[in-house]
Amino acid sequence: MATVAPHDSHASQNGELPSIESNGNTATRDRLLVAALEVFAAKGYGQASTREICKHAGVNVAAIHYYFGDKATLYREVFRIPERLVHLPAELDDPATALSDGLRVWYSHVMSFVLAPDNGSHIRLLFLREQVQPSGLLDTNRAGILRPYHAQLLRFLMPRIGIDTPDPRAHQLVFSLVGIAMVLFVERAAVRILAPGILDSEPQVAATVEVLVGYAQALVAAECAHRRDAKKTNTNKEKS
Amino acid sequence: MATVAPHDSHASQNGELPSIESNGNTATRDRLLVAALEVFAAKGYGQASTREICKHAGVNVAAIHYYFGDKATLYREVFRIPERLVHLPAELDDPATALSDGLRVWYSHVMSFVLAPDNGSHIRLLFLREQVQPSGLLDTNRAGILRPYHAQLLRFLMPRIGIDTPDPRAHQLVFSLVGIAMVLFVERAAVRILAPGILDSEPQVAATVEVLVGYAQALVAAECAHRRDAKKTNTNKEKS
DNA sequence: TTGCTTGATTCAAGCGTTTGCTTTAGTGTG
DNA sequence: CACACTAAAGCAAACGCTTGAATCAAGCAA
Repeated sequence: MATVAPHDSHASQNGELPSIESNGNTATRDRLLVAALEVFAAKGYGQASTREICKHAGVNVAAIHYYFGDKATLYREVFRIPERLVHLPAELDDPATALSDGLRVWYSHVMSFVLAPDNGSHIRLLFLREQVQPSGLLDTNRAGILRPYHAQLLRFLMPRIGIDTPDPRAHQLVFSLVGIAMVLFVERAAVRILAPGILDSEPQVAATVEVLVGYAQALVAAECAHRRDAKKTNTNKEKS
Repeated sequence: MATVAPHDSHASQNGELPSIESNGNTATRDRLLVAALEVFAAKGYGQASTREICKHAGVNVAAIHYYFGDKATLYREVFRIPERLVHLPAELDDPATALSDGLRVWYSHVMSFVLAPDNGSHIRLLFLREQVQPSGLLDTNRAGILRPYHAQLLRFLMPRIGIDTPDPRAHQLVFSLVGIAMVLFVERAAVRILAPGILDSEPQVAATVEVLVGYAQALVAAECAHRRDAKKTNTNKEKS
């Protein structure tokens, strides 16, 4: 009955990404993807209407059905955008990187998305939404853009706090390191009011990053100290 | 034309809260409020339908119009619930409270809402939603349940880090103290997967609180150290 | 060049459903 | 009767999605 449309002619058997130059009029498809990213980020899945997305993209409402099949598939496809865009800083995986340098690189990387409302910040907002209100449309293992950040930070820290397998405290340390930055995103409205002059310009963000690095070092040092004490106690116990 | 309905016969001239035993059938009104709290928390303002709220409350759809006028007013009224429920721990305002004790009280208070999906946790989720996606329906000065927490924590810390008026760094310290706890809420799905055994039972939460208290003390100490150094540098500069 | 075919893409219109809200009729109590 | 309240039906608008026709470029024979 219906013509074989692009959206299901994509060979999804192989795991590779549907190339951005797949088939069909990629200009329309891409404009739709970008528009969907922006509208989904601004309003969330449920509140974003297909009509608005199409109007924003300058295409007909039928284009969503034609290229993606339905709204849910378009949403899932939008979530695949970061697979092409997110690059984690490589310094963190270098064993020679000093603790403070690695932390500085990491926080600079994360906080760079505070300024400049480009695609990147839209993607972050989208993932944050998915945390607060899971749409149920995504594979759970893909949801959570913070997952790779967490994993990389954990890899970076483990040797530097003297362990080789993660334990609950190590995870909580990483969560705390993430948290002192994330709160500035989530509470950004409050930050703007209570502490203006923290995130409003490039040099301010740089200064904020330095504070974060200092705090992070304190957290890591506290964790190291705690582990030393625990070890000492254990050794004493074994002696007695 | 329309009967003078309860929703606009409430004396809103005086600033006092509309008593929960105002007029009309308070049972229906309250069940509507509680149901709205739960549905709004679960789905957000836009995705929550008035029909679902009424069905959940076991009342007719016309009841919303009768008691509140419309959906937006109901939403605003739901946001007034915490004014009757949120009690901040008083120990924090006692100058004699030790730093570690105050932090422990505060984190215990905050983390108590992680367990037990009662009204409290619904309220938190609701406010978190409003942070991520402001509905535009609330007065900006009321939005942000974290505001009083932030203010109280700031009051508690200022004398303990040796200042008497807040500055940007003090605010960022408070944000960081809030952040290491908030990340466990926002990223709770990730926490459950990556670090099971952190938030799943009462004793686990207690242990997590202890870790948070330790980290918080480290952050405060780092801030104090930084301020000492800065002061010393300033003094040296003045001498030269 | 010309006319024709074919497949891909876009378009306007409209389908059925759900939305927030209203209306009208009704119920029970003082 | 008067009043506070509830129930059921329905309205206009917006929703996701579908449809059939219009448009366009490419290929090809005459």
